[in-house]
This record gives sequence, structure tokens and C-alpha cells, in this order.
Amino acid sequence: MTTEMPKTFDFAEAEPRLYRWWEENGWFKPEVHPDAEPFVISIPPPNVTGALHNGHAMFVSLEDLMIRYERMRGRAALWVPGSDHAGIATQLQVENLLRQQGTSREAVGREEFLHRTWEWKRKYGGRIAEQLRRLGASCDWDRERFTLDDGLSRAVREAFVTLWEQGLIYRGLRLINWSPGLQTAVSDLEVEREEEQGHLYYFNYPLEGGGSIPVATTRPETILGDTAVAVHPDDDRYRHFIGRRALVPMLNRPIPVIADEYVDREFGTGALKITPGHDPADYEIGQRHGLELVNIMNKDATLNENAGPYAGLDRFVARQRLWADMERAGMTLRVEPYRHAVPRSQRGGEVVEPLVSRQWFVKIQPLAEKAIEAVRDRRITIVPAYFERVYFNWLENIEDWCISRQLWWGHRIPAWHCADCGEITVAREDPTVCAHCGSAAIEQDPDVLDTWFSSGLWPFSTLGWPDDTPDLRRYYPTDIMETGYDILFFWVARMIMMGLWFTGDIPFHTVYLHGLVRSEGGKKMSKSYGNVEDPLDIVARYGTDALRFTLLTGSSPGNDMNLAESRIEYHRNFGNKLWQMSRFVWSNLDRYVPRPEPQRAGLDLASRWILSRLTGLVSNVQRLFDTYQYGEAGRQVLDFLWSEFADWYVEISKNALYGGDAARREQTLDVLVYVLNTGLRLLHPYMPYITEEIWGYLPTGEGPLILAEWPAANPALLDAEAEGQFAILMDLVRGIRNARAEYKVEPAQRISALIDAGSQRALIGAHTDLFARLCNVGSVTLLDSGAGAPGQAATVVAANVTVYLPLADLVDLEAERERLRRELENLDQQIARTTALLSNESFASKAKPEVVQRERDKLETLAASRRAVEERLGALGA
RNA sequence: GGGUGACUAGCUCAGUUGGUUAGAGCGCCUCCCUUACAAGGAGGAGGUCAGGGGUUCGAGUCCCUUGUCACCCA
Repeated sequence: MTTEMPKTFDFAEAEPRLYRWWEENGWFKPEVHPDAEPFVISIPPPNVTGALHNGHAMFVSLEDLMIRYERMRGRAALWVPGSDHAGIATQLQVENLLRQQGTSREAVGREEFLHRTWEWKRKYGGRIAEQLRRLGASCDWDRERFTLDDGLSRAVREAFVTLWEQGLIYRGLRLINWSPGLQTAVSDLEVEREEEQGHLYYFNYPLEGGGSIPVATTRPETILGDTAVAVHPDDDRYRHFIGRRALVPMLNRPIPVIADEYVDREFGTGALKITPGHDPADYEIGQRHGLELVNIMNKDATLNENAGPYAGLDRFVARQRLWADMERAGMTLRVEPYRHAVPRSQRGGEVVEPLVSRQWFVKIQPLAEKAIEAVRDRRITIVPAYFERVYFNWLENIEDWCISRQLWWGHRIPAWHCADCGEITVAREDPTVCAHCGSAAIEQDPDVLDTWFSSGLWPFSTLGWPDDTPDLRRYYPTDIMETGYDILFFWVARMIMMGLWFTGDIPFHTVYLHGLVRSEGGKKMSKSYGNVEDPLDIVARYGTDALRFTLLTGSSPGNDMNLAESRIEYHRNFGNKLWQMSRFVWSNLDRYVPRPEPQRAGLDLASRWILSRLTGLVSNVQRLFDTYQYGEAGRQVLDFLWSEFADWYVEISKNALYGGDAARREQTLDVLVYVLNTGLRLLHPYMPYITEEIWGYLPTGEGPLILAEWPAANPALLDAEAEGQFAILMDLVRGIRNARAEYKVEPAQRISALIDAGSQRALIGAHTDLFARLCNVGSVTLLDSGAGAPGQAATVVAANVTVYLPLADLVDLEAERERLRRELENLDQQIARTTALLSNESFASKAKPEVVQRERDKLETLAASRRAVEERLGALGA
């Protein structure tokens, strides 16, 4: 490229441009590698009308990293995007809109309401996809799907009808969670229980024929629906009441006193009122004892005719009214403050009522068994592994799934009720007559399905199921399901159950669960706290790459993350650093076209060192990627590029670049470009934009970085000798810098050094220019062993090399002796530790040989340094 | 009640086949606008890895236990 490389990277300008370039060239499509083995992720579909939050940024970062990595590895990488219709959430938004317009969904009618909701979806539905693009998501947008698409709707219908035919869907009267505000049933998972301050009401339950049993409740209004009083069979206080009859307060309805071991004798009064129609635990007891089931509540949470004089009152009003009446009747004992879990709707936040209602259910046991099996036999693995226990725990105690919702926005249940024979017709095609009696008087069930029912089919419905499409054949099963652990049950478990059931195959082999992204203070971000951060605000300030890199390296699988802005800023700075080192390389190329790989013959020590380090990095990164440790891999790449490549190699390369030796210059450029090239490829899945932009400036050969080959370690470049020798040079440079700082030598002041290089004479002699460059040492004089050491000098020791810095009047001999004594102490400590280790026979015999050897080498170096320091101390008369 | 996780520097976090003197960012202290980079460079202070016990030649890492804090399910 001939254009000037700008001084800084303008992410605001470059990011959208690069995204368009990639997308328009079709590089997000798996067809760029038509014959390769596929690698497939289906996106966790965001709510179609939802707003982007940091959770989205997290999944985009991780999934895009996986997709870009596999694409670079040559796989036919396919990331299927899409969104779900979010039944309740979307319906609520449209209802809000209608309310603002002075109307309601009831007023406009079902058909018109759906029409308007589709309009809403068309208007706002594209927004989230645009935001995902801004985060760099390399999805194949041509394959974008929506849960209410015709195709996915057909999948839902096929799944429903199949389960019905298999007898796994039933309609029945059961205790469900009813949301009075939303006027719909919700599933167990959609109810949140939080401890709240309430009251425990104590009263005497009157008995027929006199006497009473003390009872406590948190919800007095449910007294009106009681159908028994239960005591523990072994409770001497109440045992003699068993078999008698109690009278419901104010209604005087007789109910039995029963015995059940469920009753906790320690809690409250030790006796329990039983309301099977309005409490899940009581419902169980009612089933066991064949108790009558009385429903006292209407769908709007007012009481019905079974509540006698309280009919028509709101539930909370009725609570007050009834208690007051009981007080007057002398039945009450006391009211205590009490903390208890109140079930609230995940959506509206209102108190959910357990209510007996006729709903549709999936008999989930058979599906759950298959799902358990698939993880047990390792066909599916979960990362991190401990979530497998959570998964089992849930599936092993699973309850039937209530799938009907009394909403309009969603997949309408494909069941028709016959007015004549009362039977239900469930069919793949809309029927015109009852399948049982042939009557035309049939009407479709008004309910729609739980949104998660359609989401459960997502990995295969998006690929064309139930049709046997080429995509389904080629791309299913998918590979990884990456999502937040908070929807392990809602979604992941259901996808596994439904995938196994309908396709006979696992939907994916790996589940990767990320943690929640919280604000810096550790608060869960939520609308009610008002601390939801729009990732696009962060992107506007720091760029997508910085946000992505922070999310990817700041967290580990399954663990929550408190997003600290300082880290985002730091990673923006890293982007700049990367840009600057690249610009340095670019500006020095000056029409030179580097070799694709450096020639190994004649490489200088620094080059051998950096290439060896690079090779180590590449194999580390590979090992980490193979075990899903993306965070650690990213940190290592950053550390390498900044702390080794930029801080050391790039600095040192200036000697070769400006030294006038053309061959040496070219060789150094070869290495610079090679290392940078490899670093950009390693970094691309993390920071796709800046790496692609830099790639364009470098002579990297044909093609964009997004399609470049993922680096493979070249073991021929490993060079333990170079690493060892270079480590000595680094130690010396650090020591000299340190001494300069301690003696407050002006940075600009050139100093000279006398070096007793011991066995490293050749090494030091060949690299004197390096000291000039890195620690401003102008002249180096090599001393013969022990000879001619100046008195008035600071001493730096590394291995068996001793450097004397004659700092003239700056050096205070007593301070220098003190410095050396500290150094000696430090060395002695390490020597003691290493000696103890090596003289331990069990260590020598049991530790791995390379570990033992490493300790031996270390001891040798330490001892050499110790001798040098001691000698110097002696010379200084200490 | 059942289950899971966390506890590492002042703050935010890494540290996965157990093996150098436990790391990073921010913050703090010294110095430097050196021609890729002040969004930077050089040097430095700061941690008995929650407590206790165990396994091991060796434990932040594995096991048990106590404590504190989260989360999930009922």
C-alpha cells in the first residue's frame, strides 16, 4: 500500500467501513470455504424489540471470536443470526403504544393488534441487528431468521403436533402461575421469588363442635379457599383433632383436619391451613389426600363467588377486610412481621398468583431423560464443567412445562375445539371440520405458545427443519452454543431436549456459558436500577475493539464480571500501541518487500530470541484455544506484543535499521514484519477492526486478514540458547537502568561501563551497541577477569557477568555497599531455597527431570552471581 | 431445605495437565515531551493468595472443614 499510514487509528471512521467491506464481499458466509468442514454457531436470539446491553456485547465478542478463529482455520464458519419475538415483552410495548393512542388491544381486536405488532417489529426489529453489526459480529445475514417467520412457525407447528401425537402434550386443569396484570399464565421459570418484608398472621381455626387449632398464614385471603387443616401425625398437641372437622372462618364451610408429615412442627403454630387451589405445596397435599379444590379468585385477582361476602374485592383488599372481620369475631391471635419469599412476575414485577387453570403442558420427563443422557455420556459437554451438575440438578427434578400463554403475539396453538362433540383437533394444516365428529363448528384455541417453545427449536429450525434442506444436512448439528448461564434452563436445556427429540441428534457438542456483566461496583445491571449501560456508548468512546478485548480478557467462563472502565481505556491504549509499532515497521519498510519468512541463517541474537518467543506464544495460544481459555490467550498476546516485541525487539531493531548494513537491515525488517504479521493474525478474533486495518498497510500478500490463515507454531524457530543468552542481556540492561535511577543519573547523560563478562565475553562483546540503545551506555570496555575494576563505581551483576558503572562523584561507597549487601541477601535467600530443594532426595527422585534440571541451572547462575557480588563487596572493603 | 460458585495488591480482575522469588490494569511514589507511540517510556512501593487441617518432594492451584458473600432450584 502506498498511502501514508495515519498517525492514529480513527476507529469511528474505520470500523463501519471495514464491516461493510467484509460483509459486501461475502466473507461472513460459510461458502468462502465451500468444501471445508463446517463450524456452526446459532446466535442466542435477542428480543426483536429489545435494546442492546453488555450481555449482548459479551456474547457477540465470544461468538465472533470463535467464528473468526475457525474461519481462519479454514472451516466453513457459519454464524446464524436472528431474533425472537419475545411474546410478553413485545406485546407489552405495543399495548403501551395503543394506550398512548387512547385505545387498547381489546378495542382494536386480535387481527388489527397483530397487524400493528408486525408494524412495530418492522420499525424497530432491525435496530438490534444493526447494533450487533456495530460490534463486529460476522454473521451470515443472508441466513437471518425470526421466530415468527413462516419457516420457523412451521417448525413450531410440526413440533407441537408431533408431541401431541406422541401423547406428550396435554391440556389440563392444574395449578399454574397466573399473572393478573398480564392476564396470562407464566412458567415456573418466569417467576422470581424474592424475600420481602410481610406479615405472619396467627389465628384460631374454629372446630365444629367447639375448640380450635392455632394456625399461621402469610396470605389470610386464601383462608376462604381452605379445604383442610393439617397437623403432623406425631404432634401431641394436635393429634387428637385428626379426623374432626374445622369450619372455614366467616364462611363456616366444614373441612377435615388431616394428618400429614409435610407439616413442620417447628414453624408457626405447628398446624397448617391447606389451600390446594392457591398454593403449590398445598396442591401437593391436596392431591395426596384427595382434598376438594376451591378456587376463590378471578383472573383479574379479584375474589369470586366462592369467597362469599368477599366476592368482587381485590385480593389485597380482601386480605384486610377478612382479617378485620376475623378480629371482630375474636378468632385472631396476633400479627408478626415476617420475611418471606414473594413470587413476582419476571416481566411486570407484580405478585403472581398460584391459580388452578386449564392450560397446555408438555410432559417433559421423556425429553429430559434424553437430555440428561446426552451430557452424561459426554456427547455434549458444558464449559465450565461445574455447570453440568447444575444442569443435572434441574433436569432431574423437572416439572411439566406450561406452554400456553394468554397472549396474542406468538405462535397460536394449532388446536381446534369442537362445539358439538367437545373434542380437540390438532393438525399440521388448518382443519375445516372436527376430526372426531366431522362437525364444522370448530374454533381454534385462542392461546399462543411460550416464546421459549420456539426458541427451543432454534438450532435446527433456523436451518430449515422440518424440511430436509441442504443447510440442515450440511450445518446440523451445530458446534457450540455460547450464551449466559442465566438461561441454561430457559433455553439451553430446552434446545437439548427438543433437538434430541426431533432430530435424533444433539443440537451442539459444546455449551460455553459466560457470566453476567455487571457495573464496576458489582451491581447487576437492570432497568430498575437505572444502571444499564449501552455498549454503543462505550464503543463511541473507546471503539469496538477495546470493548471486545476487555470483555474477552477480563472474564473467565461462568464467572461474572464487573466491567471496569479503566480496563477498556487501557485496551484502547493497547490498540494505539499496536498501531504505533505497526507504523514504525511500515515507515521503515520503504519499498522493501520482506520475505514471507525470515531466513534462519545469520539471524542476530535478538531476532532468534523474538522468533523463539513468538513460537512459544503461538503454541500457548493454541493450547489455550483448544481448552476455551480465550481470556488467558488474549492476555498473552498483548503481553508479548507490548512487553517483549515493542519494548525490546522494536527498540533493538533500530540499531540494525539505522546501522547502514543493508543485509542486516533487510533481515531485521523480515523479522519485524513476520512477528507483526503473526501477532495480527492471533489478535484478529479479539480486535477485528484495527488488526484488519493495519494488515492492509503491511506487505502481507493477498487477501484480507479475516480470511488469513491462523498461525501455526514452527518448532524450528524455538531457540533455547538464544532465550537464555538474551535473558542475561535483559537482566543487565534492567540492572543498569535500575542503578541509573537509584543514583539519579540524568536520562540524557551517556555513561560508560566496564564489564567483566566471565564466560559470556563473546555475548557481551557482540552486543555493546545494545546497551547504548537501551540504557544509554556510550562505551563498553571488556575487562579481563578480576582485573582493573574501578573503585568508585556502581556494580550490576547478572549470571556471572559483572558491570561496573564509574559514576564518579555520584557513587557513595557506603550506599553502594548497602545496595550490594541487599543483593547478596536476596541471592542467599534464593540459593538457600534452591539448595534445600535439590538436596531433598525425594525431590530429585520424584520431580520431573526437567524441573530438577531447571533448579540445578538456576542454582549455578545464582552461585555465580553471588560470587561476583561477594568479590565486589570485598574489593570495596566491606 | 437442596444445589452451585466466589473469597488473590487500596479498587477491578487474571492465574486449568500442582513446579522460577504469585501477575496485569487503574490508583500511588521518582524521573523523562529520546525522531513509532505522553493513549507513551524508564524505575519503584504495595499481597502470611479468607481461617484451619490434609494429600504431595512441592499447593493460590487437589481434598476436608470453618467463616463471609453471591447465585440457582424448591
